[in-house]
Amino acid sequence: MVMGRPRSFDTDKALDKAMEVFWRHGYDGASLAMLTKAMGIKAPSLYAAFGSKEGLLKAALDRYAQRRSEHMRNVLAGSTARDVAERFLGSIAESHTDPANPPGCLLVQGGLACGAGSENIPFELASRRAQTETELRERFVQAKQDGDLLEDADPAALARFLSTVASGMGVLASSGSNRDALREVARVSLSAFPKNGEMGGTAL
Amino acid sequence: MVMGRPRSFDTDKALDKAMEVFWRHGYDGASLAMLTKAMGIKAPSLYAAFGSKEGLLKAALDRYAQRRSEHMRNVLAGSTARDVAERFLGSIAESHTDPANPPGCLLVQGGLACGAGSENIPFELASRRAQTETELRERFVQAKQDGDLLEDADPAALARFLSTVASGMGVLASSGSNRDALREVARVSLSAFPKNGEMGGTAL
DNA sequence: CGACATCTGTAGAGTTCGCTACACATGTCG
DNA sequence: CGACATGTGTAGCGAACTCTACAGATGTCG
Repeated sequence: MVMGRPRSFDTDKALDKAMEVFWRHGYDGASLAMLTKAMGIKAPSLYAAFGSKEGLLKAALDRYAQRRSEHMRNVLAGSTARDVAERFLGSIAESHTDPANPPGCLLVQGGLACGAGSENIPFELASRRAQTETELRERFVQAKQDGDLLEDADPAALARFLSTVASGMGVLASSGSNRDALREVARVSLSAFPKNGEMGGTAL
Repeated sequence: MVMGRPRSFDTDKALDKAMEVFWRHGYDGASLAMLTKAMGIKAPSLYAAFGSKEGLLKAALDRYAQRRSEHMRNVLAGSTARDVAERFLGSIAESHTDPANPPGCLLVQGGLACGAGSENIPFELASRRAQTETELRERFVQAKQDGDLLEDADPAALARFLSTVASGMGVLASSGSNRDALREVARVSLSAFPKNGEMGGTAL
């Protein structure tokens, strides 16, 4: 089989650049001119590789998920439910204020509301956010079986709470809040979380 | 002084329609075609009344703030800090899932990240969100003086926490979560809040 | 009523949007 | 090397974008 001319750019590096543009400007705010300039390629190459602007976003989201999955592996490896919660909010505070990336979370500011013709973008982002919530919930179900989460705790509610706080921290970070502010929110949030082996928190 | 031809539309009603479009589609996603259609006026009337698309958004934000200020008055009238927190998150759960409006919060999905030429929109929204946080903080400072908030509680941290949760609930609602889901988040969040007269929560 | 001030609708200017046809460059094959 | 398959850049398509010039409509004044 004949191969043809090989691609002259690195797909993953180009995706990283595209991700940053979507991250900083949102889906609607990211124009193809911005994207092609940042990626260092011309429009036809972009369309050959990713199909469309929406296809490019999805590819960038896949890469984003891939990055975050490493963080989540470490988060979920926490020894107790509370430890998981601490790791989770801590990692959010760090990652959402990492100077290597635009502030905030691509899955939040990438596009909560979009214009005509992009109606499914918000759903796409929402389903990716839901993924994290699911991982937390399943970990908490496990924690309950392990006995490090109180009998009457609600894994689904706790996971949703943490996921919601993470989204809120994304909003905060996107408007310039610094890392300490996010850490403070994380700290307060954790006091809503049942402490292991004591009744001080709430069991819901 | 000669008055000239009077305006043929109601400014406030037109703003309500514009608000809904910005709410549902975000600043970048809301086109003038959408806006003029929803408002029932033509572009020149819009520009004569509001100056520009950005001016229209700011006017809509003013109107939004005006609406919410009534809710906030009731929230801040809570008898204790915890009562205020309960009222606040409760009102967020209601308003963000009010079928009379698009789901979520205009100040969140209106534009966390915008395109070239709209860079100041996110700041505009952020400063409006900060307003709510300030009101909560001042109320909690008062609560501390009144003695219904523990001595070592941190009004700023609590206000920021609540504001962050509210933003997160906006993200949740914008992607279709129902009222019960938001109420659940509110309930869990409140367990991070110091209970009046007991040590069960955390005082930070 | 006539002069004037302001609003309204038509129509479009000027730009940018996402996207693509096409000629050419650059690789792998026999 | 020549045939072929695929990527690249130029150049531009049609549509949508924000915004406005202008003529006519509609009100308040003397």
